[in-house]
Amino acid sequence: MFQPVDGQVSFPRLEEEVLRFWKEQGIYQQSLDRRDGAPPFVFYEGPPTANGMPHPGHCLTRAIKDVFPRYKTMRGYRCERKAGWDTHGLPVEVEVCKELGIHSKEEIEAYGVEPFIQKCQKSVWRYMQEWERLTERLGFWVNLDEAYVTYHQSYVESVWWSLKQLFDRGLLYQGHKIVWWWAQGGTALSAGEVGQGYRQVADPSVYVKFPLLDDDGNETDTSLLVWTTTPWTLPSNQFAAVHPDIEYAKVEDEGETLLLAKDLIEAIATKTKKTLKVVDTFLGAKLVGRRYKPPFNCYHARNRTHEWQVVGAKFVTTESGSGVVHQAPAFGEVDYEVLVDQRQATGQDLPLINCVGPDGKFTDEAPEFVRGRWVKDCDKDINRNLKERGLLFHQEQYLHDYPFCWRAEEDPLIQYPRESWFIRTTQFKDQMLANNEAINWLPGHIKEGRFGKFLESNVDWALSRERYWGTPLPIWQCEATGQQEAIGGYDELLAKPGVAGLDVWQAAKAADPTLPDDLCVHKPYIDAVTYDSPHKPGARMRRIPEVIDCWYDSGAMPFAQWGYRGEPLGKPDDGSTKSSPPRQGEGATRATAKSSSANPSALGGGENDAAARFASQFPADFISEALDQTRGWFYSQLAISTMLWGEAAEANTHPAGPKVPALPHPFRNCIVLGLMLGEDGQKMSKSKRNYREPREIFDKYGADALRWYLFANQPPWTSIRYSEQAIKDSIPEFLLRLWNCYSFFVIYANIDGFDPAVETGAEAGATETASNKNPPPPQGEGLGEGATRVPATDPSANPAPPGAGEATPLTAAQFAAAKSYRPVAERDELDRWILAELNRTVAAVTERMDAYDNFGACAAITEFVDGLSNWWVRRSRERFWAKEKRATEKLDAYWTLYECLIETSKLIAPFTPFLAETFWRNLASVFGARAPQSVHLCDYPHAEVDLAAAELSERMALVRLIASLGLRARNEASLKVRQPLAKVEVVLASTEHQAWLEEHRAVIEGELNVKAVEFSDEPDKYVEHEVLPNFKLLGKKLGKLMPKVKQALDQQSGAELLANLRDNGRINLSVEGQAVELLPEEVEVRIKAKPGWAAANDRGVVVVLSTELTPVLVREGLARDLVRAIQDRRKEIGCDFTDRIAIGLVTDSEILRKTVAEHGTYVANETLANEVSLEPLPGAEALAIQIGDATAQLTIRAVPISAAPIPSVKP
RNA sequence: GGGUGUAUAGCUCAGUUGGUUAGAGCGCAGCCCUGAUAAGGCUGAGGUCCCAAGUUCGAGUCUUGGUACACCCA
Repeated sequence: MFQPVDGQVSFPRLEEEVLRFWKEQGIYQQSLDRRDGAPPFVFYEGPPTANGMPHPGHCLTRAIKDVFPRYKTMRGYRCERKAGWDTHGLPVEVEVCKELGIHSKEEIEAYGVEPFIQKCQKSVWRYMQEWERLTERLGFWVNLDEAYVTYHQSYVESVWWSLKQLFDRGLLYQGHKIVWWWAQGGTALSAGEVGQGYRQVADPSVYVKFPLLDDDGNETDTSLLVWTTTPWTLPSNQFAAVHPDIEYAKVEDEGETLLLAKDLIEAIATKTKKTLKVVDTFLGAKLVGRRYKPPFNCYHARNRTHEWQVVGAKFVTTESGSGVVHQAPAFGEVDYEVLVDQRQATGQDLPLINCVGPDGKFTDEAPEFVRGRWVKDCDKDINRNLKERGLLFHQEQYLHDYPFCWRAEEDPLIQYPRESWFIRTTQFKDQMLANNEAINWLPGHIKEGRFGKFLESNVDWALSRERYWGTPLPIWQCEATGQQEAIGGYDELLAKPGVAGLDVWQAAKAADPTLPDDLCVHKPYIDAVTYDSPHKPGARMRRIPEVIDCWYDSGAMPFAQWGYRGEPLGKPDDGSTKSSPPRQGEGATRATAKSSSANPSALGGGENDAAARFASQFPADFISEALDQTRGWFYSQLAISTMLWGEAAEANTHPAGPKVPALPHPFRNCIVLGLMLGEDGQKMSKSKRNYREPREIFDKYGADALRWYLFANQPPWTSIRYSEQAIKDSIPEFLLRLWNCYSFFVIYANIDGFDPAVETGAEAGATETASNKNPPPPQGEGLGEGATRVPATDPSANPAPPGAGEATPLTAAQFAAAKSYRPVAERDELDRWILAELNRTVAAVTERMDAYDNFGACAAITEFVDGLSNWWVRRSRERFWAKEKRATEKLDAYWTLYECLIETSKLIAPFTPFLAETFWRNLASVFGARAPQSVHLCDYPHAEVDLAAAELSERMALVRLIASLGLRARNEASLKVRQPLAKVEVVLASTEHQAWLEEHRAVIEGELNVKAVEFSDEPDKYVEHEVLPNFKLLGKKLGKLMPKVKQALDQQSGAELLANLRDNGRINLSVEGQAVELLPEEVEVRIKAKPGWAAANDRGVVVVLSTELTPVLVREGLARDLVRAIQDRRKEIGCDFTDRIAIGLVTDSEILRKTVAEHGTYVANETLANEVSLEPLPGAEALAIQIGDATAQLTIRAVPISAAPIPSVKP
């Protein structure tokens, strides 16, 4: 007996039950355990930050991250899913600042770095519960308990180790970086923050004269006309840029000679109301190298020959300005590039000219009249000064977008150079490109497109951040000599001679024992640690103050998640091979709820574990994040991995360390998700309320509805607009349709007592020695290097015999033990068809999923469920209603449907894991402990290749087409389906399947409610033929003649052409005097119903109805109308499916009385009536009904079971 | 300013190596079916496949140039 199915299904409620079941039974862990020793399928979790609320976009990411690991697990792989959290970075600091009501770095320092850091550490978990709840509720199976956390000590140390590799190989260096600088707050802003603060402002736009110098350094009477919108940068001028390929002109104006881009003369002349007379034109290249006198002389010295000259630059345009651009490399990234280029070109270490301090005020190097003043306030004075000296040619207002600090709206940002640490990634450009080449990107255009282009324009990675809450850059510097070294771990630091400063941390810990030990490797504690300099006696080594870009943290996760630090790969179980002293803080109780990522219990402790786990989980087979991670996590991972283990890297790992496999690494397949937009097509935003909280979606529609919407509605990489309606729609479109099939089965199986366990002689509880360990069925593709390979065995090919004590995934082979289970070949065509469809679907789904195409897989499943629900169940209902419980056809139907549902629940398990589990738990429960307790502990269905199936599929599609056409014809002729018709005639353009169709006409007869289906032997009576060219074949053969041939075919009658084809085996045409011969395969014959018949046609099929109604047919129709009316009434009075009734029908209509007399038994059978009387039933409420043209009074009463079971008719 | 993508029915989206009747779901209108049905079937209305040029016998599909939108970078 199956658990009865509730008529009113609530998916959210069922899902909550399933969640409880998973948790209580540890199903996720079991699903891993049963793949012990199986080849790994490696998944990396891109760490989200938990200090923001999750929204539906995150559901997409997490759903995609779930479906493939689930699928691969069912396919026989072991897929560990270690969760991770990204915890460092500016957003965390900002959150804390908000909480404290402070802004600037000064204020943070005043508040105290130590308490600030402690607050950051706590703040990281602010929305943790929401994230965990979302993760769990969505059904994302991931190991949250052992999540890696980027601020944990083991993680930080692993990052340090990697940085030390880079440092020791000379790949870390210090340089300048031009940043958007908030001078008042003393900090650089990230791109995201800058983007938030753009406002339209009017700034001065000035045209300044730079007099050219002659070879002796004397001023000439010709000046460059230079344009800038930031006059305050003029004192720091270093170059003037022109485009070498643009045409420039020498113009005269009131005795002055100016140089500017030719295309801009007119615009400037109009603006200034001057007449500029062109005296010469030439390419910009001619100007390159000319020296000029800068507008201020604060740096100008005669012996400097490399500054204050014209340089060529491709970024110069003639869209605005003068075509000659002022260059102050300190205050513009592009300008800075010019300086770098000049340094390279001259081989000189040209200084960076900068007379502005980090506070945004002019320094003493600046002209006296601006010293000590905020630069933006000086624009006017500078202009006035230039004017006084006759250097200002023109001045105007310029409207443009300019960034302001998003925290202090009145503060404009300035571009400013900062000392910064860089990683020499440019040196690895080719290797990164080679690595990229080997990655399977989905969609494919990412490889050559966004990601490839990004790699090609690679610049060195600006690694350092002048902030507080981040992984400290592990570089210590000699206070005397400035010499530096990198430290690869806390223990390494502690082992340094004369180490001191540990007391700061110890004091903090003593004061607050709940402080997580992980903080000891963070600021300010780590900054306090110093040691003896090896470079100068008595000097100390002190850490440099910077922390690192948190993208480096996340990019290091392939090894840092295991705390890997290049240890040798020892024997997994031998804890004695520890080669280094135990790490500080290892094994200490963590103060946070989350344990440190170093998990001693997992593999027995010891340094080998990290190496072993890294080795077995590198590289990833699969990762996925949204498009915005291209330059984020996708790049940081690829860059770090390439630098550490790229082909040519002198990998500084231990010689006995894990061998890193060939490219690509660290990931092989990557689905790049589109961004999810809000309901209004805008970015999702809390304030706009253009989306719903995930929690509400789960409560209202359920996680499966959301998941199915995400998987089945579009390829994952298209940007999708959040649509609540579409989520809602996935319920009736898919979940409910499938649910109805399931519910149908359960209702009738319970009525008839069909129990597959009893049938196979394996009742529930017969054996209790079940173990869920199954040998894995690897297919051998995509295995990680160094993975333990196990012999390829497929459990479904070798099922354990029923009753053998081993739990078997329920498969056809197992069902075959039942006496009532007939070989598929002996069953009805309909059953063979749906099982063939099932098989075909399994093949399609596995093929698609192996290609990481969830969308295609879902399409195949949808089609199957449609066939099952709207064709198989529909056409099989009569078999379920048969009175004989053990009828062969009925048992066939049960077995067929049961098998379909069991396999479907396995098939959908990765996609809609809750629904699948609900089905499974009820359908498989009759086997008790002999079946896996969860569908997620099953192997994925395995497709059998069957050539006959394709043909059957094609034929059944034809049957469905004929039925559909018949219904269309009925509709047009206003002949409702309940009215039986004598016959339909079917005309087929191709007789290929006709014989088969004739054998299986019963399905059509049933569906169309006709007495006979005939395949017309005189098609000309009903149809006309049309002969069309096969363009694909003929296009090549005929070329330009093609349209003429089509015309010729159009003009001739189809019948003639067909006769031609029949008699000669070909069609002969004459086109433009040329003889053209068309072979049968080169034409397509289409048929169309002739007018005047109740007929419909499509795709080579015409169905013609016989519309003649005899009194016999009419009465039969009335009987069906009567049944319908009675069934409705049964429902109304609340009869159960199996309740028997008595019927009284009172009517004056002769024809209706005759109908009851003739068809009373039929009516009684259909409606489970013991009697159909023409007298009113006493005590039953009468209902007036209309049957055809007749009216009647219907009375119905439920009768007790004990009443005579044999239906009788009393006229 | 540069790069990458997207543009197909009222809405959300498919559309294979170029092949001549461009599809699905939802929504709308009508009819039908129904003791698994919150379903389903049939029909109808609804299309400048963003625009223009080109290649081709043939273009939603390929090429070029535009336009609009999104994202990334500047």
